[in-house]
Amino acid sequence: MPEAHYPEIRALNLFAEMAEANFLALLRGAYVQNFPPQIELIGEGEPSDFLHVVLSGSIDLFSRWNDRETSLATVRPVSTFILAATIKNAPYLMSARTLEKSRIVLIPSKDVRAIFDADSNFARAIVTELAQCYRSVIKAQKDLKLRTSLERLANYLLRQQKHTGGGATFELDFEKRRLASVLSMTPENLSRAFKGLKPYGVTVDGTTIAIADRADLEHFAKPNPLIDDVTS
Amino acid sequence: MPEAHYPEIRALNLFAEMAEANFLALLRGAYVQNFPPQIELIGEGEPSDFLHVVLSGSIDLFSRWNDRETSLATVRPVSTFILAATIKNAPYLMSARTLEKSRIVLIPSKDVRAIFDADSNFARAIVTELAQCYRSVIKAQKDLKLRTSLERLANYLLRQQKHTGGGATFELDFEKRRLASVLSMTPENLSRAFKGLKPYGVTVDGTTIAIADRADLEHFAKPNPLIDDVTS
DNA sequence: GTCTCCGCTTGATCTAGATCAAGTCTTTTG
DNA sequence: CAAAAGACTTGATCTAGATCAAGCGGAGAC
Repeated sequence: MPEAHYPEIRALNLFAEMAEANFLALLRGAYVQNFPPQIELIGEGEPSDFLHVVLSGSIDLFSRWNDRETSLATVRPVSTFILAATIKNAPYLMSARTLEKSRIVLIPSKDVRAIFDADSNFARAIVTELAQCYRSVIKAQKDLKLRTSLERLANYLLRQQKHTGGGATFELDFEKRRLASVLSMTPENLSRAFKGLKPYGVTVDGTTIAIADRADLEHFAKPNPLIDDVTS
Repeated sequence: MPEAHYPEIRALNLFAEMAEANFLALLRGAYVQNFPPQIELIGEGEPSDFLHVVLSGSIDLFSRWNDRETSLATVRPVSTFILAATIKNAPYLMSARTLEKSRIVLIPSKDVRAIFDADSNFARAIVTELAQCYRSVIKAQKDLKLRTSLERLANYLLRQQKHTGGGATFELDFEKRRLASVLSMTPENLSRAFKGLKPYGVTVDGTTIAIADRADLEHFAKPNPLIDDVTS
């Protein structure tokens, strides 16, 4: 793979502290690939041959069962996905598809496991990353089990506002139909849910959201750091 | 703590491969405590001062938000809980309470982190354990987002039957009200759901379940290893 | 430009599941 | 033993959200 990508991969927490020699060894077996939109990169149940790193574009992690389908997460640059399957050498639990044109680094899983054994800084970083992933899913689980769909949307909007810098107006970073799936609701209901937040000062114009008074919306949404804080 | 407990703790995957000296150092700062039923051991949001190991009894991990409450998991002997919070030195995301009289080992989190740094076998075991935990929650998430409550109950029964040895008749290991919460439904609905499974050969007598024809129930439940396999 | 497709909205209905309200049965307690 | 509490069940009702069925409107194709 082109060395031009090395710095941005190296900058990831996962790779930042490992020995240079090990980093180079890891990337020696890796390669970069460009994918068009809507390509299924990974199917759940397949063996986990590669650790993936998204350099550009975005990836939808989803799952199917009995003709139903749900989005579980979205991966944006620059970050890795399916680390747990790689480490455990177990089948993928989720499928992955590109949402747009995306550039992906594929690192052979066996190399990751080998260097994990050899580099304790890398091992430590993996532990931190996995713990982080685990906690994120627990938060998602709480969001889903404790809140109604209207509350989930309200809190999503508050998180997204914060994430985009806190301005009164901001953009959704999802297609609405996928946001619906992420929030575990139908597109129709999402549409109605936006209307349901109007009394709390939320207005929608395409993918642009305006929040008139954050405090007002918070009063309804009751955001909680143990569910809504992305870090920690 | 009494050395009598050492072997059963040592037998856990998490501690099996670490150096003896480190194992002893870890337990030197640990202590065992007995708790009566219904004691809240941990409140979400508190700092994670101890890694917990359940020696006997059982523990409910749950969460509260806005006057609602949900069970997220049950911990049974012998295993650990809240490893991720310990490792990240971050607040607990879940509360924990004893369901019955329970004996718990408390290992100071700072010791766990120190020995994690010093013992690469221990580090590796932690990674495996965290990856396992992560994958379990993903499975739970899929169960919740892709299935109806009746399907969740049917698959739970199939898992439980397998877990107890596969006999046509077996015991629930939950109080029904808590099973309801774990399956994200109300006790009333659980009661009705059991009736709803009668056409598939499920009969209930107290906490004793009988499955007349496993194939018949499977035909309805459509169990999937990527959701229902406890290991892998 | 017009046409077509597709994502989104809106309204009308339907359904799974929640809630409310008794009642039964078992277990605990005095 | 009787009383009381608590778990579970059952029925009646209510509600959030899903589904079905049109429309609307913007973006790309020709």
